Amino acid sequence: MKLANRIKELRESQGLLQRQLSAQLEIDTPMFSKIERGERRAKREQVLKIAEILNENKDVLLSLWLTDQLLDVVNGEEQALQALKMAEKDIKANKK
Amino acid sequence: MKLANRIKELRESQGLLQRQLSAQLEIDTPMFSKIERGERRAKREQVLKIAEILNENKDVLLSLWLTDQLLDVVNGEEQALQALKMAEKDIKANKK
DNA sequence: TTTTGACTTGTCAAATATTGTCCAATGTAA
DNA sequence: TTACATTGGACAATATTTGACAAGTCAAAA
Repeated sequence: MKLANRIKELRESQGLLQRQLSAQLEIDTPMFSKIERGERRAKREQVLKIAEILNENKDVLLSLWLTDQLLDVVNGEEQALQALKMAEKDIKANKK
Repeated sequence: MKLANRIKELRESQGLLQRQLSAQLEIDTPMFSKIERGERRAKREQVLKIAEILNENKDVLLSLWLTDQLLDVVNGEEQALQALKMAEKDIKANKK
């Protein structure tokens, strides 16, 4: 599930308009529309605000947001899987 | 292993000077020095060229390069591991 | 100890990428 | 039609990245 899709789901399930979310995020509706369709990426700070407004767990949305970015980085690269695994290993090693 | 470190290893093992690599990459030595210390990021195209010059497998260097970027994305994020795993899943699912 | 050559540091400008605004278009329901 | 929600596209404002340049450190040779 992409962040964009989850945002749309949450917004619609709560009967909110793009216009209302946009206002709270202090961007205009076209911009929000683009974020909701994944055409533009939300900023970290906006993800947090969206989580608040839509009563969703911040960690959940942040994970989706990070995942989108990770996929962007490796998008179309032959070595995608390998790089992801190496990154994982690195994180695990340095977590201690 | 960071791309930067691997580049330095390869370069030194072959007795090449930064000046020589810089010339081939068409950047100046300070720039190359920064890349080699990981202070600046190489561009994809530069990674390929470096692989050629230093007789290293392109896939190997590209993997290191991608990994560096992945780590940058999740750096300092609580949800790093989870996001990496979700990205992995997504890639596996869409590979078929 | 001066000089030379390899490498590094810091600052700034150019190039690129991202984020946002605006206006116009499309869709949809009353 | 009219009104309102959403989308598309062009452009402006910002932010980030990339690179050039000048000056610095360091080590070894002279």
